[in-house]
Amino acid sequence: MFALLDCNNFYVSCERVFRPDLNSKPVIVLSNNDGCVISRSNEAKALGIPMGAPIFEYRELIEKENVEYFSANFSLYGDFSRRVMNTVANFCANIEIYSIDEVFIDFYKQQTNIPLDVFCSELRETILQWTGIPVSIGIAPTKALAKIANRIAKKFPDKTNHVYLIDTDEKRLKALRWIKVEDIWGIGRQYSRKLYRMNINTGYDFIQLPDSWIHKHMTIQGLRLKKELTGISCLTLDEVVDKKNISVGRTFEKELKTLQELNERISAFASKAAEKLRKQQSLCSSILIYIHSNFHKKNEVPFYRQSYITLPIQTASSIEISKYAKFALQKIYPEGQAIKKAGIILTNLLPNKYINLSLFEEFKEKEHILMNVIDDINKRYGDFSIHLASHEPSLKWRTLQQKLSPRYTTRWSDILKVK
DNA sequence: TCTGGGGTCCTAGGACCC
DNA sequence: TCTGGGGTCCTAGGACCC
Repeated sequence: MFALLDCNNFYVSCERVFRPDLNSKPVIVLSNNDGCVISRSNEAKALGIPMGAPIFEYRELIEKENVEYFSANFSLYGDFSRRVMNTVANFCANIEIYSIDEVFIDFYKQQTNIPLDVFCSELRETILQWTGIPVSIGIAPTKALAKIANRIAKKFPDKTNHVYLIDTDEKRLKALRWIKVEDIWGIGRQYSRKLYRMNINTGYDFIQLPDSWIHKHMTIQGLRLKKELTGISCLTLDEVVDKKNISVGRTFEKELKTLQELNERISAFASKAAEKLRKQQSLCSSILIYIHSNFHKKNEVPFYRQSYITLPIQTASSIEISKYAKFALQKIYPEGQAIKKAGIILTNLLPNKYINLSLFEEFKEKEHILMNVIDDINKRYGDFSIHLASHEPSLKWRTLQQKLSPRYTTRWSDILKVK
């Protein structure tokens, strides 16, 4: 059996750990630049605030209903995520961390001496006690069914107590008749629209479709999904997988109109991306830089360009990557063009043990050591404590975060004081 | 005025090679 | 009329996820 454990309203729950007074109040967390809603408490959902909603459209409602809001505090959430995952790992041998707030557990390889749903209920209590984060757990023969079981656990907390087990065909079919196609893992907006048009409304309807139709219209992935829903497992647990791409990009707080300003940002993105790359002990062989205008402006022609560069030698050096990133940028940026978002994507990654020495360049051992030192310092003293001179991170372009909660768990000065 | 960020997989089509 | 065949690699684009 597989289980999917998922933190309830994760970012909001993290904020609530330190603000228990907010426990039954509507709370939301906002994206970078306080742009849109990325996490909602149940009370906020009940008020009709959708996921991803631009904040300015709901300002009135927020004030009227006294909705509490926070700027995203990702270092806090990352820290809580680690704590939750570590707790799970304490009791379960085979886990796949699927996202910041979700983890799959493989119970095919692990025998428990009590029934699985009891085991998972106890796990839930322990996580709540150790971290303060409430979770829901779905258990089923396949990953896709565990996703559905999880949804049921979350949807009917009174009946399920946040844990639901699908262990018979009867329960499986009942769940499939209940779930709408758009809520199935792997069926998004485009596919569900197509399915509804054919009067395919539930998971049960979906598995009645012929394989050939599914393959033709939804690729091999759709076919795998059908198998998973019939109870045949074809998605396995991926315990640790290196990222295949690493990207860093941001929407800016205002439009930028000079190469100089863009250079600073791109250079900082490149350093940050290179740092992520070194963390997973990889090298990259090519980079892609993209820039675009504000797509929400209706009266302007959208501007979008990208530049792809194959590096002469695989590297994880901030200095090298930053250098080529700026070169790529200067090739595509027309001075004066207003840019609202830009970013870098590192691609064609490979583990650094396979370093490929070019005939013309020697491996820069000194630079390698320098990068390690930079990573250590930044880890200890915070991002960009030390950085390349080309991206002076002055206050003027720190993102807007008007309501940032303290970094309770990752910064000494922000630790709660007990009086 | 104000609209997030970081990923994955699959397919089709073109370039290139023997 | 008739124009080789098969493989790989790369890229763009479209779908999806959290």
